[in-house]
Amino acid sequence: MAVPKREEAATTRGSRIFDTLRQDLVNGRFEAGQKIAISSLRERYAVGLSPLREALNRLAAYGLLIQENQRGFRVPRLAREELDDIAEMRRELEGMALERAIQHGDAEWESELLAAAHRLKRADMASAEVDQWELLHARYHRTLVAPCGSVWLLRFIDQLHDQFDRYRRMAPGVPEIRRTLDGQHSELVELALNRDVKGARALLEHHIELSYQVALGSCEGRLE
Amino acid sequence: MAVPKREEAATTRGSRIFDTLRQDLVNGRFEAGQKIAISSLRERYAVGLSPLREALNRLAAYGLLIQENQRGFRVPRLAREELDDIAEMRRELEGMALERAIQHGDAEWESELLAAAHRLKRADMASAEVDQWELLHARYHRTLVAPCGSVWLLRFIDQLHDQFDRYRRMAPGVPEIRRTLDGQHSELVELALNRDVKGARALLEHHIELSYQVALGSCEGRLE
DNA sequence: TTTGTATGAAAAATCGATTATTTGAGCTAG
DNA sequence: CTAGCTCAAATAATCGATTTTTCATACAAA
Repeated sequence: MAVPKREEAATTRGSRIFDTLRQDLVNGRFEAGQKIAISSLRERYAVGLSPLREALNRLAAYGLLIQENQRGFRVPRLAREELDDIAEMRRELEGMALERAIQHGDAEWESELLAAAHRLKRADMASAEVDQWELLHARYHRTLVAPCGSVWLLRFIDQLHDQFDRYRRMAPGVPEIRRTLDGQHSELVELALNRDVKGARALLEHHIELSYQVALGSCEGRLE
Repeated sequence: MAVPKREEAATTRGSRIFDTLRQDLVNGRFEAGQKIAISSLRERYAVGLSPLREALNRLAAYGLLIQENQRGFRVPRLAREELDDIAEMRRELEGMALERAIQHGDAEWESELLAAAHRLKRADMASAEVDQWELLHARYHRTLVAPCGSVWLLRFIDQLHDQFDRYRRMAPGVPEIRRTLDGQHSELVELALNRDVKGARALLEHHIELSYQVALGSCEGRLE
């Protein structure tokens, strides 16, 4: 598998450092546009040069880093234009995937979806549990579209989620919008279980649009 | 840039070997399902271990290799189910991209598209020039959708093309279908220049469907 | 026979050191 | 001044060697 399943523990240093770096990049723990100083990462993560470089190469192919020959790696800049692109693609691809998921999803899917939504609702976004909430949130969205029947579509959606979250996670929380978004998670489950293909798709696209508004507002000033 | 532009010469060994391997993998010069013997590649391409491993890591993240922790790399198997998936995604994504390209493409695009189509028509598929034809074919299709306005969409389309070609290029040529497909290249240009959005999209989807038939027939017996 | 376990060769992953390239400070000529 | 040059320090890329893990085989016990 190109990108290791996030569930299974990565057993090589290269894979471990890949996962760690992916999370740190998505969480905005590196400044956008910043040059990656390989030797300082080496210290920071206490890892050798070879596995580190292999991980950086993977991240570049995945789109979370920019690789320039003889000039090492850089963190991609945040640009409003690109956020527009990412959000638009999410609407298209996740909308497509959700339609298919609703058509193909079986009873087992219904159960898992209910469970994922419930776990998400119970999780507290406050305090130091943000990472946990983010994990459950990502799982919920993946579960929603999982039975769409296309491995490649799911792969692209995952990739876009990581890109989108680079923007969203540095957004200041807007409690009112947050409540709306949380409500939509439950409504989506309901529509999906009722096999309301069009309604669910419309709501999901609206949900992404609203998240996009949050992501946009947050990054203002930082964008080029 | 995650995946180096194919136009610009790769200047590091890692990037050169990445490009070479990508082409060789797409051209089916490795048996599907085969395990990659790293040290034999080292000899075959006369390259050191570090740049080679970095290239393999990139190819795995790109989807042309499967990476298994502690077990090295394998060439992905060919499976009818996956070809179906890839072709279906190509239809959806390239169809979407073409609509947008026709809406946004300017006069310069029209010229480049005409040029790309002409070069392709003049190229001979016979003899040892197949590689050249494949290059022009890929360029034609990229030009067709280039002004769609979405970097991510283009990226996914490129990736799907490489995947699709793994199947198509080991197909035995079917001269009659080949002529039809070649004709469609010209027709597509005409429809695009006439800004016939729906017509062009329909033809492109038909074109992909026909290529899919070729790819399917060819791989029979080899598929699992 | 079957199942489990030891073992050594093969291969993957990693490390430490070397080589090649870029970058920027200081200098020079126009 | 400023554009261009030189050279040394910084950093990226690569190499050769070492460590770790897997895999196939042989052997032992049930």
